[in-house]
Amino acid sequence: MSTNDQALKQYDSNKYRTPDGYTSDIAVFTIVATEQRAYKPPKMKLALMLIQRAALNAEGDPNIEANKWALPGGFVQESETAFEAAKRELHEETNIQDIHLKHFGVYDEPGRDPRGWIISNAHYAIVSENKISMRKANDDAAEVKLFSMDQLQKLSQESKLAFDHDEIIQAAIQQIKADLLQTTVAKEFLPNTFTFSELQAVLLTVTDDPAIKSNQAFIRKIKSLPFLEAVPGQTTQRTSKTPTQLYTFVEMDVLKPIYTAKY
Amino acid sequence: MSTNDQALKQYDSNKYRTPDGYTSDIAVFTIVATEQRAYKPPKMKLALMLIQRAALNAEGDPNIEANKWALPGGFVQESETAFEAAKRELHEETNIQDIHLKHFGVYDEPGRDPRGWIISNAHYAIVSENKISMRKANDDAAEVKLFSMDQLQKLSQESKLAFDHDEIIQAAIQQIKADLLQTTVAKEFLPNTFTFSELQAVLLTVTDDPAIKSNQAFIRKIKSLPFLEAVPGQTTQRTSKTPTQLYTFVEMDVLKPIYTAKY
DNA sequence: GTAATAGTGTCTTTTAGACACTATTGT
DNA sequence: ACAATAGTGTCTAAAAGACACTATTAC
Repeated sequence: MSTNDQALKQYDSNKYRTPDGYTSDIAVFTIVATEQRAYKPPKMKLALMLIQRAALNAEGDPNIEANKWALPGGFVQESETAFEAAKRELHEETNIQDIHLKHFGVYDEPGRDPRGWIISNAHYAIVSENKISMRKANDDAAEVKLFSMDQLQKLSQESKLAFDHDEIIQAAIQQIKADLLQTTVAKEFLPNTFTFSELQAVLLTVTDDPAIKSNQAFIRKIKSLPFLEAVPGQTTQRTSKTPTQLYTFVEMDVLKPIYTAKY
Repeated sequence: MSTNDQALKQYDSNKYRTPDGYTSDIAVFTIVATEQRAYKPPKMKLALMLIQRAALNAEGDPNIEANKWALPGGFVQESETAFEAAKRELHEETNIQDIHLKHFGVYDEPGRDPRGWIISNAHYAIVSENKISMRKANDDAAEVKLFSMDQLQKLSQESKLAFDHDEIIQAAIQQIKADLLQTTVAKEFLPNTFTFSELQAVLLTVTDDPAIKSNQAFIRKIKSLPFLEAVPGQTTQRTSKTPTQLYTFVEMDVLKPIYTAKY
């Protein structure tokens, strides 16, 4: 028996108080086209999917935080990571699969969940709108609904958000806003190839930077960005009557120091 | 009795398999001055503090992962968050207090810890060199030592890092490098007021960007950055014989979109 | 005076911002 | 032809990059 094995024998997890639960929650973001007409550049809005907690749980007993709106999520199993659990639960609860998922925080404030010492791993997901419409609600989830940022503020003010999900949602919004502007995740909201105005519409959901708002400025800037590439000869007419150049994201690490950028 | 209270009564945490442990680990970074002479601008190097696991534990039994190098850390108590635990443990294990701490990841891969289902919250801390020299080792920590990035690579290759700390350390390095360049955390490595060459030395530990490397470029750029401010009339001679302007960080959110920065 | 570091003058090149303009095409 | 979107020409201002230069001070 190795010394490491001997050491292992000595270890007893009962010596320590352990958590009562280990969960994953997912802030599912989508961008809904608020205006989608032929030959028109899209106008978009960021939205978050929430689930309304049922009045009764699967056993027919009163549910915790009944009727409030919550992030989809659930308990992590011993055989998986919180990240994997998030994927699985999203699939189980809303039938959504193959989406971009990112862990962005841990919520473990004592007392955050009335059921005990329950730790939540917060993730955000990016899902295209059509996938969400294919969703299904399960026993525990009375209803699935998309909320705009404005609507979320109202839910928050009226205390209609379950547990500490208000706080988690605020952090998720901050995180996705920063990521949309500082990384290339915008691609997760877009088809493989896209026009400048489609990318622009995505970015405008989280910023009002004049350099992004201005068509001429943005159309020129896009050509000098190393992580974007025009697809030669590829055009589309889905945003305008004039055939429009399609672009695609180039896989690369992007990190721009604040000390060298222009302000 | 409210319906919520009734629901609570139904909940039984024993229905679910729960983790065997909930821990916090801390990657303690410091910047060591590799050249510190009078009237000279400093030269700096990033270093990480690790603890060598003792051969025997407090009870005199063989220790798990004995003699390997590990991040300081330990079990989170029910009455605290992982973040608070990280602060407490850093203090207990190394006597370090009042430092910048940031949560950057969760490690919960099944089997990552031979003792069972143990979840680790990874944090990084920024500590000035003099605080680390005031450290003390406790029973469980045979030795505390600073490692340069090169030395860490060697430790990794020779499998001298405990548990999955190799992976955590790599992520911590990536994280702090990005944060040093994209946020104003560099201030945590510096005194309240500092010269351009001191800030420059900190940044050069993680980048070789010519705009930062060049004295003239950097000294000019620094004046136009909204999050840096010259302290009027304040100078020092600690980096040169000529009295040098002192700067300070201005508290503000900094977020530069990659779509508007110059490349 | 010398050596070393901080900082400026100035020129050139590149980029950004603004405005007017042209190009394309379904209706 | 018109309306609407994509995209260019061009001018100006600002910023970046490069190089030579000046300023300060301990020794």
